[in-house]
Amino acid sequence: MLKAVQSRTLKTRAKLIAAAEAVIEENGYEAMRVEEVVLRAGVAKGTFFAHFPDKEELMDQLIGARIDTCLDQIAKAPTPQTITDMVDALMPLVAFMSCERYVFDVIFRHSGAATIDKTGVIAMTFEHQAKIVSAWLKDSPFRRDVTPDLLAEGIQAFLMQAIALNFCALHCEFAMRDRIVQYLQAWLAPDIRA
Amino acid sequence: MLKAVQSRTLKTRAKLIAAAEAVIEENGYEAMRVEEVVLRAGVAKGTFFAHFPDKEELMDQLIGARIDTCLDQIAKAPTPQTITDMVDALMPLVAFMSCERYVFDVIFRHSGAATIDKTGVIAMTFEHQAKIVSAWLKDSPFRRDVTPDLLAEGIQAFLMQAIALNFCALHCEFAMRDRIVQYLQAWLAPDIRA
DNA sequence: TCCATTAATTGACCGTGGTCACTTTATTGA
DNA sequence: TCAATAAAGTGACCACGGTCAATTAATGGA
Repeated sequence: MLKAVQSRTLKTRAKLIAAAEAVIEENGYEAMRVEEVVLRAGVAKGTFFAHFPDKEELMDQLIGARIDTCLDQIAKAPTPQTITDMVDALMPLVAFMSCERYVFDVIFRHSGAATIDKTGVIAMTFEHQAKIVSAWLKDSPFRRDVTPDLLAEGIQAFLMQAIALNFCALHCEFAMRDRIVQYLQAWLAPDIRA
Repeated sequence: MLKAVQSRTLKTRAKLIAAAEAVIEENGYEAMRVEEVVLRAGVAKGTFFAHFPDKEELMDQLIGARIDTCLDQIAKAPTPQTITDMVDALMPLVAFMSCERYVFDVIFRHSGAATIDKTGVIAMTFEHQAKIVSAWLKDSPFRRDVTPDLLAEGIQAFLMQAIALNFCALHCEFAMRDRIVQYLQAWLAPDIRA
């Protein structure tokens, strides 16, 4: 008998999420304040923390949802056959992940499951992304001396690296794309004859 | 005529850094509180922020110094000739970088130069590390189809990835080392004949 | 219908990083 | 030697995430 969740609860949570989305829409993720959210939702501050263990948890859900949208789009498209196609397929995701330094930091902190039982939304999107990319690689013209899973993990590492470097000095999306292409070329299609 | 720095300034700064190191020694980086530091240093809170733009800046210096110590040790040792030797050479650095989740996050946030002119201590250690590894690779039995600089960048990406994953679920150093070896094997010595 | 029990909500309060107008101390030049 | 000027230091104050004992609302018998 663990039936207990009241409809009131759902309504309050929905109000909080809607308010947060509105605030973010106006001023971006970094500028989101818990006080502003509860004010707009018309509830007390304590209520927020009754629904989310901390501010980051809400961020995890909101940012995770956005990533999932990107991934659904990516999964829908045909399997890329070249590295540049692959990079271009991933670019919408990369663009969102690098839209704000704060967003990138949150994603980074949540990119792995904190514990076995408590996997966050963002952590799940990373597994999802790895699955998509791994599936691409299962039947691809790229290297086969290591597993698609490992290659997918490596791609994630390179994406994070490219985005991190992109936040340094200048914030130019073209340089980032070129860097990713370079990384994935070396990672997916090494040419050891040279 | 931009001669102005008083000896008092140096003394105060030294007191602050010493106090911070003492606090960290006792309770770890994450537990460091600015109030505790200024209390021990015998100065007012405002003085702290006259010397460091924010708490993270002090962390950058303290953590950066520790990383530099690791790198000096690494640079002193003979050039590793196998991948496992290379990983073992890097492990002291990896061990420090993963000693606390908080430390890793600070390192991550500061791993790149924020702007051209204002490069932090940690950011400089990353360049330093890349140089060391790149030098190893210049005369190595590993792949030569891409530049040593690119390989070094990739190694950094894989180290960060391995440490990040290691914070998930369980915090076991052996698994981390194995993962790094696997990554670097695939990165440095691809076998596309397979 | 009413009461007992559990769930949801509240808001005063706290911890901690960071600010800034003001005070104190050092330096410079006549 | 002594203002005038600049540098260093101060601490009350603020912003904001997070806590918790108390309060209010919902639920399920009898």
